[in-house]
This record gives sequence, C-alpha cells and structure tokens, in this order.
Amino acid sequence: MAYPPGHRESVQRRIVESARRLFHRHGFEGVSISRIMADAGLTHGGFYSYFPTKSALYVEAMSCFLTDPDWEHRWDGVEIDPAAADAAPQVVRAYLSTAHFEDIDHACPMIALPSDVARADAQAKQAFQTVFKAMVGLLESGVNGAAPARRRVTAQALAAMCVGGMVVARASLDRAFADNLREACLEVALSLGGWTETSQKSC
Amino acid sequence: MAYPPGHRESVQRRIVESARRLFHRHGFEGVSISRIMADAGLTHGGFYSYFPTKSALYVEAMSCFLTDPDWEHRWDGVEIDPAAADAAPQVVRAYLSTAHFEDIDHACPMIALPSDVARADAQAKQAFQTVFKAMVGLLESGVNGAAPARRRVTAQALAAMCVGGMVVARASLDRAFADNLREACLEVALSLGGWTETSQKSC
DNA sequence: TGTACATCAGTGAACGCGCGTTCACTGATGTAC
DNA sequence: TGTACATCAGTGAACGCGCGTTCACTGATGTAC
Repeated sequence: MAYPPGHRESVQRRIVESARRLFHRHGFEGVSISRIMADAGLTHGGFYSYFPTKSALYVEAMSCFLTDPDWEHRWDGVEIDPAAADAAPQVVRAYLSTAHFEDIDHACPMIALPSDVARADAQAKQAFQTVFKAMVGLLESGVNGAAPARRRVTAQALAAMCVGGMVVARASLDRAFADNLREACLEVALSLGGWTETSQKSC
Repeated sequence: MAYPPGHRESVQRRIVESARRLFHRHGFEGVSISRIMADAGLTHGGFYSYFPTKSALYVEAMSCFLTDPDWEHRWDGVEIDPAAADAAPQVVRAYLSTAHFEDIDHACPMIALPSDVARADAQAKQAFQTVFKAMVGLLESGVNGAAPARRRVTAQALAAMCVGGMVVARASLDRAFADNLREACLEVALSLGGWTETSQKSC
C-alpha cells in the first residue's frame, strides 16, 4: 500500500461532509462536483475513484446523517439521551428551535432537501424515508395520554408538523413570520404529545 | 397593432402555465427556458420579450396559483365554497387527499417547490409566504373549540402539518408508507381543528 | 541509515453537451386607402 | 373588394460558460534490501 491505512476512508468522509453541507445550501443541481471536491481540498478528477456518480454521493450525503451517532444531540446545543423519558419533547423542542433554523449546515436533511428528493432516484427516496421513520420512532414511544395503538398516528403527524413547519419557515421571506410559525408548531406539538405539564425546560 | 388584442396576454398565460407544470415536476434548475417555451408551442428566443429573467417566470408561476380563483376547489374534485361553514375541514381533506398527492401538475406549489424556494430570491420567498398565509387564513376561521386568540396558532400548525405531510409523502419511496402518513395527518388534523363530530363526508 | 522501486491517490486537460441570454432578421397580421 | 404597407410576435444562430464524466499521467508515499 502506498498510503497509510484508513487514508481513503478519511478522504471519503471529508468528501461526503463537504457534499452534505453544500447540498444543504444549494441543492443537488446547484452544486458541482468540482465545487465539492475543492471544498474537500481536492480537484475534481479524483471524484470518480470514490463514487460512481453524483447521485450516489447525494444518497451518501443524506444517509450519513443517520449513521452519525450524534445527530439528535446537535440542534440547540442540548444533549439529548434517546433513552431518557422526555427524549421526545426534547427532540421536538430542538427540532423547531431557532438554533436548528439558523444552522443550515448541520440541519436535518429533510428540511433542506425534500423537493430535490421527490425528483431524485429510488435510493435517495429510500434514504429520506429512513430518516423520517427514525424520527417517528423516536417520538412514538414518548407520546403521552393516548392508547399505544394511536401513538404511532400521533407521532407521524407530529413529525410531519415539525418538518413542515421548518420547511415553510425556511422558504418564507419574513424572519418574524418564520419565527412565529415555529413557535405555533412547537406549542401545538407539545400539546399533541401530552407534554404540556411535564418538565418545562428551556423554550 | 399587428396582432389581435389580448394575444400577448393569452400567450403569456400559456407560458406561465407550462412553467408551473414543468417546475412542479423538475424544479427550478431542472427545467430550461427552451423546454418551457417548447411546451407552450414556441421557440426559446421569444422568451425575453415576456419575462426579464428565468427567476421572474418562476415567481410568476408560484403566484399564479393564488390569482387563479379555482385553486381551493380543484383537489379531490370537490367543489369547496370558501365561505361555507365547513370549508376548513374540507380543504384539509382535499389537501391531504390521494387525488392531490397524485396530481403533481395541479398540486399546491408549496408541496413541489419548498427547498427550491428556500434557495431562491426574495420575490420567490415572498410569493411562497403569501400562499402559506392564504392557507392559514382559510383554516383559521374554521377552527372549532378554541379561544379566538388560539385559532391562529392552531391554524398555523395545521397548515404546517398538511404541507409537511405531503412534502414527506412525495419524498418517500414506499407508496403505502406515504399513504399511511397522509391518513395519520388527516386524522390528527381533523381532531386538532375540532372537526371530528361535524359532518363526516368522504374520507 | 540510505537508496531504488512499486504503488496508487490525486491531477488537470479534454470530451460533448445544454444552459441563460442576446439579437438581427422573418413573416403573419390588421389597417389604410 | 383588393392591394400596399407598417407593425411586432416569433425565429434561430450565436455568445460564453460551466456542467458530468473520462483518462493518461504525475509524484508523494511506504516497502524492500
């Protein structure tokens, strides 16, 4: 071997990380392979020894969000233990938080990419669906005041509201309007999940 | 004048209509001016006598959804009178309906374009926000069982849930998963709006 | 420790292509007489 | 009714550009002796 072991793996991770950030900001068609490679400190020619096509990198950039074990913990700077009793309301708070709204680089991919994915190939849609399922699963067990059979329905609607609220907020012009919308979603979401009386932490 | 009066207006309407359909299916960057003009039965050269830039057409294609007086009536083939007492739950049903999910051409622009708009210019964001405000306004007056002051909050969350549910459904791979999500959103939305006991029409 | 070598990660020129935009021109149309 | 004309909606070649992808080559690296 001409390079130290793990070299290719770390370069590949750097490419995916650059791609994730740039795709979030500019969309699939708005970012060129040259730009991604330059952001990762390389030239465009080497790309095809790491990924077969631009689409394959796109799927990888979406999926890495799930394989990164820290993803639920990052928004709003709050550490969330997925096993904690109040993990679900904490995730909802963090998801709809101002910090998550402003941090385009590290935001949930469902917020930045949904309409791109709707037009993309099956692998990208599969990755998107997997991220959404993970979010529903995380919320489901935390829903209070409902029969277990209805928890899943509520969790699905909650997840849709969180994603929808953030997507619309990002696509709106007025910051105050966007903030107001996020607050409305948070208020209704906490009520829906049965989390209004329990431990009111940072809002 | 060399052409009959109203000629330019009708051609312009045809261009916007083609643009709206194609942007919905392929996004802002996925459609060329040539393609839009060809779809409208023209060649690309004439475009710039109708619109100053491609972006301007994009804004027009979003806005025309609101100026078209039939927009709330179209989904699910149901005629909705915005002044009717049960207009809000009917809009929610139509918005989350299978017909609206499948009719990409005539769907609400907020479903097909949100991540494009988040990266677009101020005019596009303004147009998006205006569409969302119209939806909130339509739902607000119909919310039951809440103090008037809280109706707006509920309506905002409802609208976010409708848009979010459809956006996620469109970006998912499994049709059954998408259908299930829409149903969950509909169920929770009708409950949130206080519309569970009132007139259960087609579901 | 020092030198020659084999490996292969990374380079950058080149490919065909379609893009947004411009512009000199064409030719179908309604009008004037 | 028929002809000449002015208008201007629409055409299509051309512009510079950046794209995704390919590939022959370079040169930094670890290894063998």
